[in-house]
Amino acid sequence: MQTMQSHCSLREKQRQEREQLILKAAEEILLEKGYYETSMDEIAARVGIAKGTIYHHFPSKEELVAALITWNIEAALREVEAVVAADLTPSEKLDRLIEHVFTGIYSKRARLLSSIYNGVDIKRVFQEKEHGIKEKMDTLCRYTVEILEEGKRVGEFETSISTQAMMYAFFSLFSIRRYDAILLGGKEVPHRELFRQLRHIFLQGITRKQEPSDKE
Amino acid sequence: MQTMQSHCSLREKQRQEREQLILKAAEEILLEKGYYETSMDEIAARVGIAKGTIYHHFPSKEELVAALITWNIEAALREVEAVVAADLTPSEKLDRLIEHVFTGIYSKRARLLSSIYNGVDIKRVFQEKEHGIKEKMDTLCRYTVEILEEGKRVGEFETSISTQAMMYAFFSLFSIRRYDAILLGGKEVPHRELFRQLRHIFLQGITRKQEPSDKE
Amino acid sequence: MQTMQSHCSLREKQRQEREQLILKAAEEILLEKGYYETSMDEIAARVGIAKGTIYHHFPSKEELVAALITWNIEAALREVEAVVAADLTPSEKLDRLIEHVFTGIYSKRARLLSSIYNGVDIKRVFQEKEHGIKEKMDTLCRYTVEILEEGKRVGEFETSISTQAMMYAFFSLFSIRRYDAILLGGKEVPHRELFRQLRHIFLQGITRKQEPSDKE
Amino acid sequence: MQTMQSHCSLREKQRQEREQLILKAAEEILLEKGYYETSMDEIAARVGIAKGTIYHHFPSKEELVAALITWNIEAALREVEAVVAADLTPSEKLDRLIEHVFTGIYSKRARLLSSIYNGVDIKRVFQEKEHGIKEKMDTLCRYTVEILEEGKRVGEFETSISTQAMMYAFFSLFSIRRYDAILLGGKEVPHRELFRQLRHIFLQGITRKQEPSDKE
DNA sequence: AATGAATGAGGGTTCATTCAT
DNA sequence: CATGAATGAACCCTCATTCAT
Repeated sequence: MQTMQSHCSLREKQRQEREQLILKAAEEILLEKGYYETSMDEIAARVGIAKGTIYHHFPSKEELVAALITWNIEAALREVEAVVAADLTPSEKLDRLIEHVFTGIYSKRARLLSSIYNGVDIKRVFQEKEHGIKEKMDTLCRYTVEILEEGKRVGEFETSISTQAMMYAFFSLFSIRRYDAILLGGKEVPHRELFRQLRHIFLQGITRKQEPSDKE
Repeated sequence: MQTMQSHCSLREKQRQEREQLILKAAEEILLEKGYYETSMDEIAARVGIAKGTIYHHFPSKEELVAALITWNIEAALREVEAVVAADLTPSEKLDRLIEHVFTGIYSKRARLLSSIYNGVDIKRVFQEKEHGIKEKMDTLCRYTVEILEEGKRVGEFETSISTQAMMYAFFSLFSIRRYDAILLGGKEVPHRELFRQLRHIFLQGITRKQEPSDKE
Repeated sequence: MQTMQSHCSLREKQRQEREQLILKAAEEILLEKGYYETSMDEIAARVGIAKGTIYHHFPSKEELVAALITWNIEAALREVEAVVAADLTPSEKLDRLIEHVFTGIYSKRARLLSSIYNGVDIKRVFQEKEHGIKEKMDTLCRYTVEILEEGKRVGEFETSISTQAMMYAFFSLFSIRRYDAILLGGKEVPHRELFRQLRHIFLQGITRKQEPSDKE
Repeated sequence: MQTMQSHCSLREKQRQEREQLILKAAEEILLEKGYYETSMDEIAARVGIAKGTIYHHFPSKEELVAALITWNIEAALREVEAVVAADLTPSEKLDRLIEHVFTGIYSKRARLLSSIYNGVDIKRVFQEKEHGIKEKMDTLCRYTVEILEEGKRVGEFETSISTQAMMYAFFSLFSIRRYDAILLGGKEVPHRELFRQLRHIFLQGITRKQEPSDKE
């Protein structure tokens, strides 16, 4: 019985490993080339498997990408949840969120999402109920909203700025990489420092000015 | 001779008109569907001409899009130059720039650029010397840099924030529309008000804090 | 204007010729190999055109075959109508129908239909309203029913046999060729004579026996 | 030794049982969907075994189907032999044959054959010596020929109709089901009654008319 | 022997590009 | 020049067959 068990789980383990390899390769190529320039052939080639094999794991190119996105969003969600639950001020929470978004694996996620989000077919996948991508995205947004509104309550953020505008500004930070090539002409930049400053701009931008409010 | 001349320029005028029509149609569809979902057939159909005719004006789909981008950047460049040359404070200049970018025809341009910028082929076109897209983009950036550095000189903007970071934050505002569907769940927003607040966030984000006001 | 006209009709004529060539090639191969063994590549190759060209005339393989069937049914319908309208006894009408069905181009039609009718996808096409295949088939059946019932009225055919059974027996004659290879072991048979005898069997099979009609 | 023997025959028995299950499943699906719409995956799934296992029993899809056909023909042959050997008049024999063909399991066989007979690959299998399908089919035909010719000898059937034509008419009865959907527009029909009438048409069609009985 | 993941040839379809009219 | 039919490379996907476990 146990042998059977271990036999089965070996198979299952290999299967999942292979699936991860496919997702990884797909992610790489999608980041390099975008959805339409990525062919199933190339993904298969990069993994070193036959094209048909991909279809044992994902029923279509769209579903493969949907799985990739789902996987990334879920990971993001977990991390965001951790931040939200932590004992920190709203500013610190945002700070930490931005830090993760810009530095760690996050920026890749942001680019992935935004690089994929163009395709019309893919938008359809987004909206389709079954993947729950939209729902997860909504949850992710809700967490951010919570932080921002908490910040307004405790007087950290400007109440005269709508939460929506803050959200926009916040998420816009994620799409930046897109312009790198143009803005920087190719030369690499110390992201760490760049992100620090962007965070500063954003946080100061939404922070409540403590001026001598008595005057006002 | 003159007849010939006028004949030719009539021809030439018609030709250019047609070219404009093609560019206009291409722009519309590209904004709706993105690069890959836009087919030459559809562009031709929308203009009301034969597919082959497009190839009399543009040697390839890539070149057509490159022309479209060039045209948009040039227009942007002209407007930016006007702003730069105007007698305004750096803050006011940025303000006006943002206003144009978010409200007027600019936002369309931003979306166009960002919607197209995904494709690898297109990136290649960007880099190719002959279109001068990169050069114009550089010029456009330089103008912005000028404003920002002028702002630092005159004490309006934070000197501790690198101009590069400011640039990033500035251009990030252009990519926002992308997330509309997800962030807003479809409901329309008064863009005018939204943009006003975003501008506020950005400008306050980079504005020099008057703290050591005793000195000043 | 006339030049334009002739120009257009030339194009149109060529287009229709090409379409006929495609239909003809498709018909040949379908008869040889059946629906599934017939590839668009092969059809194109037989016509001597590129595969893509077929798709300028027919939006899909299914539609191509549907067009082929429609075309054949319509032709059959026209001929059947002529027979029905002729001044003949019901027996003679059936006779002529069978003669056409078995000898002329008809048998090819019968085989085509029956060779195609297997595919599940194709059945779907049959049922779809837009081609009107089912409707035409129904009309064709109705004509036959008319003849059979007229025959019963005038005392030529057995009233104790349901029209439906007669219809079955009638149409079954069309599917025969299918067994040729097996029944005949490959050797060719004088179809003319064979059909004459089959007609005899069928007609005698449904003919009213004149037996002691006085009693009845 | 005997243990070994019995061990082996147990194995062998299980093997044959499994083979029967595969054939049964294949038959079902083939009848539902036809040769090309039937996948090895689906057959395996219906049996509840792995796809590879099928290949331990049959070297290919073609061979599986060939085995199925062989099995059906052999069964038919046995039943036909019984009828031929029975003490009945030729008419009665035909009658019984038709009855079996239309009602019992036979009609399924007829449909199976005709549904499969389309594919080119399968035709090839038919012709290949090794399965002996053609030979058995020939034998089956020969039995029918015997009955028909016996009927002619004893004056039951028309001598002026070639045996071959009778054969055609006889076998054509088997392919009818094909047109059901079209001929009946979906409504179910009491097959028993339908078959009775078809048998009547056929038998009366080939029966010798007793008219000039005075001469004889 | 049984399994089922892997294979890869082959099919239908699309679409940027070409070219005869 | 304008036209739009023709082209054919490339794509996504299927499925009979193989083979390591």
